[in-house]
This record gives sequence, C-alpha cells and structure tokens, in this order.
Amino acid sequence: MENEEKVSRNFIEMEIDKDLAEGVYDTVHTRFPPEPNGYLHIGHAKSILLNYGLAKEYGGKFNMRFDDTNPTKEKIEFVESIKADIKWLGADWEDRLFFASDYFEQMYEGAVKLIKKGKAYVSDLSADEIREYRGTLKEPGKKDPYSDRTIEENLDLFERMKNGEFEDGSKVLRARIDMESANINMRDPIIYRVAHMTHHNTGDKWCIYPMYDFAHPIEDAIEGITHSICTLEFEDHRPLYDWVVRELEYPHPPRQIEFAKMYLTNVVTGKRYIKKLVEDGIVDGWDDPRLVSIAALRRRGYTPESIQKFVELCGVSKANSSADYAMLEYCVREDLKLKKSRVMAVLDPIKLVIDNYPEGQTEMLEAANNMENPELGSHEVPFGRELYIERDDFMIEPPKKYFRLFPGNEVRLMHAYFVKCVSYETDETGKVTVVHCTYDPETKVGSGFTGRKVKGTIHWVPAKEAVTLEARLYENIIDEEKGVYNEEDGSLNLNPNSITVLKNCYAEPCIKGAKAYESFQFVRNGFFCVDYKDSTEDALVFNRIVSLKSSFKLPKTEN
RNA sequence: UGGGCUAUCGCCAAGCGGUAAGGCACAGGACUUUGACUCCUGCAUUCGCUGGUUCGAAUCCAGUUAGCCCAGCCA
Repeated sequence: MENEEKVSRNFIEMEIDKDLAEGVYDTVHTRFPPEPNGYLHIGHAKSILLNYGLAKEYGGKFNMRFDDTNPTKEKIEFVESIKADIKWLGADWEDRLFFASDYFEQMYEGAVKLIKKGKAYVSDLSADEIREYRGTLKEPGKKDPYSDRTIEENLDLFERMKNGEFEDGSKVLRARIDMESANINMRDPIIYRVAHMTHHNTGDKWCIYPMYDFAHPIEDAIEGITHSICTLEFEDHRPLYDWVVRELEYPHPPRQIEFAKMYLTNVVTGKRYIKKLVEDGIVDGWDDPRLVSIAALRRRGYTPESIQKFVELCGVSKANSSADYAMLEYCVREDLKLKKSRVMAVLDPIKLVIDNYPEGQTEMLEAANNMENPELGSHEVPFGRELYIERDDFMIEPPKKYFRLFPGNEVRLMHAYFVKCVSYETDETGKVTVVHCTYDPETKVGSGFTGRKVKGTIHWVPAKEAVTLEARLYENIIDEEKGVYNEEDGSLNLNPNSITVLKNCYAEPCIKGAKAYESFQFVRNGFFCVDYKDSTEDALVFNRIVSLKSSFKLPKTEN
C-alpha cells in the first residue's frame, strides 16, 4: 500500500501543498483532539488516520490531545480507552500527548488580554436572556446591555469569576465581535462560563472554563499546529477561530480545514441508539461486535491495517456520504487472506459416513494453513470414517449448477479424498441425519491423481476429534431491517432474534498441542474468523465467529 | 437578515477549459484442493436542472432545484 503511487491528491493535501508553496507554513503539524466523553468509532478512525497520515506524509508531527474543557461531560476512563484505540489503529503521537486543561492558565491570560484590548466583556445576562439577545437565524441580535462596562470593571469581574465569587450561570465572558453578524457564532460568543465542578485533570483549581470556540484555537496555536483538521459542522466557526488567533496575536496562527464525516450505510452509529441498545441489553456493551466502535471492530477480528485500508479507500471530500459496509468487509478480507492461517469449521453439522473406510481407523492428513501463502506452514488433521460436513453442502434434490454433494455426485473433501454420495438417512420429519459416501483412496491430496475431476470441494471436521465451540454468528445492527428508531419518543424497536444467532460450531482440532489458537478460515465463499480461547485456560470462553461476507448464494435457477 | 457548505454510476471518489480515472458492489467467462482467491470482460455519449460565454464546459458566468450544518453557559 505504501509503495503505491497516489493517483490524485485530496483537497486537504492540495491546500497544504499550497500553504507550503506559498511559505505560509514550512512544516505540517496536525492533531486529533477528542473530548473524553465516550468511545471512539469508525468515524473517528477516519479523522485519526487522516490527521496522522498527513503528518507522516509531509514529514511533520502528529499530536494527541484531549479536548477536556467541559468537566460536566468528561470522564477519565474514556481517556484510557481512547488512547488504546488510537494506538491500536497505528497512529503514533510519540511523546506528544496533551490535555487542553493543561493550558487553562494560558487561556485565562488570553481572555485577560482580550479584555484589555476591549475585545471581551463580562455579561450578567441569564442563559435565557443571552439566547433572546442573540436574535434568530433570520434576525440580527441586540446589543448586550452589559457590553459597555469599562475595561477595569471587566478585568475585576473576570478575576472575581475566576476566584469563585459568582454562582454558576450568573456571569459569562463574551467576545465583543458583532451582534448583527449573519453568522450566529460571531454574535458576541461566550468564551468563558462559570462552573463549580471538579475537573478530572485540574481538580478544583478552576471554577471557570473556556468554551470550545475560544479554547480550541489556543490549544492549536500553543502546540504549533499548522493545519487544524475537523469536520464540516465547524465550518461556520472558522471565522471565530481566525478571530481568536488574530486577536491573541499568535505569530504563526494555525489554519482550520474541514472535511465531511463518513458514515456507514445502514449501520447504527448514533450515540443515542448505542446507548439504548446497551441499556436494553440487546448488545453486550460499547464493544459488542455488532457495533462499529473501534473496540467492537477489534473484538470482531478487524485489523488496524484493514481499517487503514478502508479509510484510504473512502477518500476525503466535503460531500456528505456513507460508505457501503461491503467496502469495510472487502478491506478485512483483503488484509487477512494472505496473513492468517485457516482451519476448517462446520457451523451447521450433518454427519457424513464413509462406508468403505475401515472402522476405527484414523489417519493424519496434512492441511496447508493457507493455500496461497506456503510460509504459514501446515498442520495435521485427523481423518476417519465419520465426519461432519456443512448441512447445506448436501442436497437431496439439487438445483442446476449445484456442485456439492447429492446422491450419486462426487466431490473433494478438502485436504483429503474424493467422496461419492451413495445414500442418506432422514428422521421422521424428513430432515437429513446422515449422508453415506464411499471414498476413493487413489484420490488423496498430493497423490498426483488426475484420473477425473470434481466440480466441488467441501470442508469437513472429524466427528470424534472435532472441537466444539459455542459460536455466535453476528450480523450488523442496521437501521431499517433489524430495528426502527422513533425520533419522536426515542423508542427503538429491535428484534433481537434477528440479530444474534447462536449456533454450535464444530472446528477442526489443533493437533500440535496449542490450547488456544487464533485461526481464520474460509468457509466456502464466506470468510469467517475465529478467535478462540480455550475455557480451560480462562474462566471465560470468548468465541467469535464473524461472517465477513454474505453466505453462499445459490445460482438463479428455474426451480 | 439569514449565513455557510455540498451535488460526477447502486456506494465512495478522481477531475481544476481540451472532449468522464480508480475502488466497492453487480453481471458474464476462465482457472481452481474452499462456487473463495486470482485472471479476463461488461458496467455514466454524460457530470442536480436551465440558460449563457467559448472552436471546445463536469470544469467559467447567471439563474434554479435538492440535501446537510448553525440560534448550548456542548464539542
């Protein structure tokens, strides 16, 4: 991937190229500034990898910064999960881990500077009054009655705000810009509020906290950020961002560039939805494999590389869009297919008896771990008279172009022999219980047999030695088909049964002793990954089987 | 007194005045120890719409339509 030549540059790269060419900046320094108020999801991955990738591409630096300016929403536990997720994704901030709260002193000084310049004032208006004075989208705002206070008075009041003399909500510091601006963000925005609250980082040192619009440009400027890349909804805030860095007279002011968030088609991403799903016990938690949080994707078997690939594939633009989930799946398949060993597993077993194979006999067959990558070696699989095969690998009356097992047909058992179906047994309901075959010893894999060919190859597990896993087949929780969220009353109707299917999964045993193994395998054209921990080693059994591609589809036929 | 942004194939997305890249998905075919993978092949006479400028427009201009964002002492 790294060596591939980039066909075209995205619009952000073009802007950066221009800045560099014009000498606006002589380096590139980016950052990822999450507020520690929740878990990261696939959407954040785009921002993280974009910022990190840009820094790397231009030989610049990438900072990690927690934008923790609002203690009412933030929790320290999120800090750790966010750090872990970003590390896992591969974005390296080296030694540059920062907290916006580390800059509270400088922000305070910045506010004082604004007051001294006559660019900020303390207002006693209530929250409701401020909203009223702000006007509406179509009507201009009105002058704040407190905006004429003298600089001395404002300085005194602001200091007393800092000293805790005022109640929460009783006073705010406002930037003096333009109450009549068409851009509401410029109508004397509040830049400091009083909040007597313990901050996770600064404790009780402060009882006034800066607002995002004031704090963010300062954070960027202090860290020497050149390109402050954020999402589209902050576009309207850019004039204010520029106003702050200009009025505070930073010598090399950073520049904000916005891009569109990327969503996944039909996938539940909203925090409200997730919260509801967790609260109702429909999912295990924020890292439930059916969700698209970073932790969930990791638990599900996605690799950092696959997510990097996905972000790269999606590109960056300013158009609102949502990528097909199929694209994400394509990225894991692509990443995993040469990297991981595969074992056979049967999800819905049906017994296969090889009538002409000696009873009680077992032979060890060599199975390549990855047919496309010999470097991964091989392992041995016990083969015997009785096996399990996948239920839908057998049909009594096959449709046209069905190449697998049916009475009279011969197929290859992967890594083993050709078998020909001679008969089958059913129970009283007509359900097939046993399939009888005969095998041809000459057709053993590696024997060089070329006498005849078969159209199908099926996987299997030895009936006696197979390991049984309790596996979950996860499907994504998607918007319409699996659940309906009612915006009005906040209700979410989901059919849990349609989401999680619990099945026994019989997996081929790992002969070479290992108790716990990680294995990935194709199951026909599906791509399942198993990450299995033996229960004897851990109190808990973590079984995950994830279908990364929709199951096999029968060809279109008349019947 | 509203402002900002966006519109190119089912989904992403290049394109920046010289005659529509690429990927995903999909559909055929070849190959095959997984109907996978791989490999071929097909998939926008057209760029939201309407005019205009030009030898030439997805690209420039005017108008129009649709979608997203903004009235937190959230970020």
